[in-house]
Amino acid sequence: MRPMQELIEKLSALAQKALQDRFGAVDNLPTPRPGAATRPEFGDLQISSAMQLAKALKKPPREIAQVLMEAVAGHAAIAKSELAGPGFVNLWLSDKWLTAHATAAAASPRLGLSEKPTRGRVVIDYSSPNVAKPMHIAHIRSTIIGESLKRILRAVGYEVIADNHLGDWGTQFGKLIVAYRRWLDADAFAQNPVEELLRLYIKFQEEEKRQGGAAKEDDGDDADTEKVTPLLAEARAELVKLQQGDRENHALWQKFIDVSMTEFNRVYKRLGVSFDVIHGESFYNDRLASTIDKMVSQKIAEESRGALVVFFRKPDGTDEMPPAIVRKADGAFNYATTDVAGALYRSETWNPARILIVVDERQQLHFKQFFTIAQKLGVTASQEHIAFGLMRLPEGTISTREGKLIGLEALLDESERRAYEVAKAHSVENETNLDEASLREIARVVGMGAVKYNDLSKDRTSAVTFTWDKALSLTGNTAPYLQYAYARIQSILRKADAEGVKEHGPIAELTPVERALVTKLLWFRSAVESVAETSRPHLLAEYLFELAGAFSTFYADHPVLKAEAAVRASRLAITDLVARTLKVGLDLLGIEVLEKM
RNA sequence: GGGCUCGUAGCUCAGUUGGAUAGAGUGUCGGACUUCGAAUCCGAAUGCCGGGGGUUCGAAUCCCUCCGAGCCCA
Repeated sequence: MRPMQELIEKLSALAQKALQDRFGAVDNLPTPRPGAATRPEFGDLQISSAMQLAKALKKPPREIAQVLMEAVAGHAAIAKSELAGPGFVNLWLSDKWLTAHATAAAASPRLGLSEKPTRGRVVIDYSSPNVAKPMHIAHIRSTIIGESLKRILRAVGYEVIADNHLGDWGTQFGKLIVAYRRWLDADAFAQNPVEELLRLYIKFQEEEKRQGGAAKEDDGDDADTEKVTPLLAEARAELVKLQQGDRENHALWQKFIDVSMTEFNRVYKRLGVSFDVIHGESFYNDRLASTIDKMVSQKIAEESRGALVVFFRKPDGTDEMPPAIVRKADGAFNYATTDVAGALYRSETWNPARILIVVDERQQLHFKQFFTIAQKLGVTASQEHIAFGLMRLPEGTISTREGKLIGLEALLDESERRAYEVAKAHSVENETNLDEASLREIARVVGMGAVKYNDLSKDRTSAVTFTWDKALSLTGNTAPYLQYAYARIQSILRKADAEGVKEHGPIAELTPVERALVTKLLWFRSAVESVAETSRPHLLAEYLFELAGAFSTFYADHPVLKAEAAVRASRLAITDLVARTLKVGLDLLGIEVLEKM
């Protein structure tokens, strides 16, 4: 049920064999592989390998192209072939092949996606918000991209373990404990605990600044701060107590986690995001010492100026990248150590083929370092940092410390609000007169879809500047466009049902517009596979947008129900398949569809 | 100072890993609802692909260099 891929493999093998027969010894040359044609006038598939092979084979490219063309032209799927330009082979698929496979696809409930895992395990680490801070708009990227990758990898046959690597340990807890004891507003905490914790955190930073300190954002190295204020000293003392298992501090820390998880879970539920395990940083605390021991005994880490450091040296003695500190001079573990411990744990526990970590691009160096360390310690999984660009506000970088952020829930609320306004306007305009509950459901699905699709449709590693209008757009290349196509098809299918029209298929007698649509449908499985290989969900988003576009063109001038019986049956099968492809495809992006909108 | 990522239409972004004449959305301007849902469709205009050099049959894509942006590491 992967028609395009299977055909391409087949043609590729035929072409390779012809090369071997004609020119001999082509084993170490690239296999001539048909790809999607770059323009409609160049057919459906094209092979552009002849030019590349010309030099190695010492033959004119057109002569090679001729051989390739003759090799594949005889295949039943190929209706027409042509040799063009300097040595391109353009191929047209036969309508018979297209319709046969489309008809088969229409009868496949899962559209060729896997029922059960056959390709090994993958761990995906994503979302990973910090405890005691509200999730803000920047967290949505990791959460949404990770969730989509989870679904897509499962769909192509991996067993996926989704792991939320919560930021639940670190120096910020010393500060929070101090701030909590000094300045807690109990009513505010009861009302909205995480917001109150954020206020306390900001308050601490301000107070410290007032005392002349220069605290960093968080997560880390206060040891580098030049001036240690009394307040900071107090926070460090509380942190040490927490680390040593002090009962009261531990209880407070646990409380911070509990209230944070309540909020995170509320957001996850709204976004339709779920995890298999939630192993925060603290989960690895009791494995840090043994991880360090391994690094020392295997001579990976060495002492340097009191700290324990891993160097990354090339054979010629120069540094491949800066050294990583795994244990600081004061004995504290660096978070590289936590991550290495995590990699070891994941390896031992699940023996995954791949470990994907969805975190913004700032930590690229860090990941390169700890991947290398983990590999030296025996982690064989392919470790991949799925990096994405930082999200910024028009007025500058998002800053938790300065309270310069837009809460994720506020974003979701606003998206639903806007979707509601539009849905209501259309309900009046189209006289569908949907009731309040339906409008709210539409607003929810459209609102969440718009927000998610906004992130999933881009593959930029560069910074994203957040603006409300861009993030919450409802027209053009957006989720609502795809959802709308789906809803229109459902409307047709409902009507067909009401009129007692039952015949779906076979798909036959294609107009040019139908042919383009059907061809697009057959690329679905291939689009999903490309995301699994590259971890770039926008490839699927783009595919679905093109599919919906091809359908919208079809819809504009191809009557379905009013067509004569055979055409109607064919078109019903096509539209139904489009709808199911959109539904399954959107589900892989974590986006829902609606019967009416 | 060293390293990473990135400069494509007014704006937001694709560009199938080196292929043929540069592609969408948005915005602008025109057209299409007595016909399965107009959150739609059809058409028009818009580019020194940051600048320069190189590699080759062929470069937005690979290499060098400069300019500019964002981010890491001291």
